[in-house]
Amino acid sequence: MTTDSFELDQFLPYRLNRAAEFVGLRFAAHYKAKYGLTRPEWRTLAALGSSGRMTSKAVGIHSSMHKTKVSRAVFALEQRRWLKRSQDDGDRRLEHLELTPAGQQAYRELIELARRYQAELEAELGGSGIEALSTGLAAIEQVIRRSGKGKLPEPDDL
Amino acid sequence: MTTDSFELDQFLPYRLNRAAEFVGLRFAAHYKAKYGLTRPEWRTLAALGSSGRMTSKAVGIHSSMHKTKVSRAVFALEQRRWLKRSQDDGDRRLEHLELTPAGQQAYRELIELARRYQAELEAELGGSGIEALSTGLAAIEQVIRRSGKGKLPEPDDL
DNA sequence: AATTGATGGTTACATTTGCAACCATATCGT
DNA sequence: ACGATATGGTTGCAAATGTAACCATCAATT
Repeated sequence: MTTDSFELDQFLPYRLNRAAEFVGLRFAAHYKAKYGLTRPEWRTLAALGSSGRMTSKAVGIHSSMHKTKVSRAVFALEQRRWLKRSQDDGDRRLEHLELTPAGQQAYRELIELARRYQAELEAELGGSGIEALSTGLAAIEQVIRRSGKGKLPEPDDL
Repeated sequence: MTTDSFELDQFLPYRLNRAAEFVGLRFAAHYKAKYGLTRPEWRTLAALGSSGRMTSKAVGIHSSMHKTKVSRAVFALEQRRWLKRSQDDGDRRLEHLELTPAGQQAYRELIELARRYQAELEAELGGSGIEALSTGLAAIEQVIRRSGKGKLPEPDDL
């Protein structure tokens, strides 16, 4: 029969969103200021940089982005000459993406930024905070995996 | 000199964002389907429902939303006759917001939904997962508080 | 009381997003 | 071999968001 009390700032979805926004925007400010990158672009770069040549779909899976976001990010990075596409010989529907040397260079700089930011964060949160956070996130990640990939509000695919 | 390795899925901002999106969208699906509410509207409702009469600015602070989001959410809720505004006698710039009986009713139903969802989440994550997550989030919340309110990418106010 | 500056709130405009429809190619069932 | 269905990817359009400018009122200074 549920009393009347409810506090937004004890509600997990709210807390998570708030924390993610804070941490995410603060990081985004760095690379946005320095390279004019959007978040989908940064993620695409990170995916390609760390795992090498792959298709758009694979980028989406690797970085949890919808295909349209990936599509537009790929286009932007291509304009910038940071990645190039190449057709698959066997299956002409798909194209493989790969960073150009300039893209790889940018990637290296970006992950350096990312590492520094993560270190800064770890300093701010303290060892126990980081550890707790990571454990908690791991629990959610497991739920995501269980619930069939992370696909939920997407009527299409991932 | 920093080796070359970098994995997106070990990067905290990414992990947080992913988790927040998953948890948040799954909850949003509930109230969106049932009431056609947007997230800013739900937050506004929650703020007013739990803390009673307050101004738009207070809603923004209470629920971490920019003034424009609040403004539009308030407008939408007003259309729906879930809240009413009233002018302050002393200071004619500000208006006080209050839920109508219909709004309060909706609020009660919504927080019931929220409670059920949080319970579901706790079941999925397990006691230790929840505890870790909460501790980790608390650490971030403290950093947010320290960094002057949470204001960071906002050139305006909150 | 007139000027200056802050504050609560709204609005116009550009950018970003999500969704659905779409195109081209590939695969499956018959 | 042929139609149905699926898949990788792009695009058009509507809705959501961020930013800055704005309006009205209030407060402080002179």
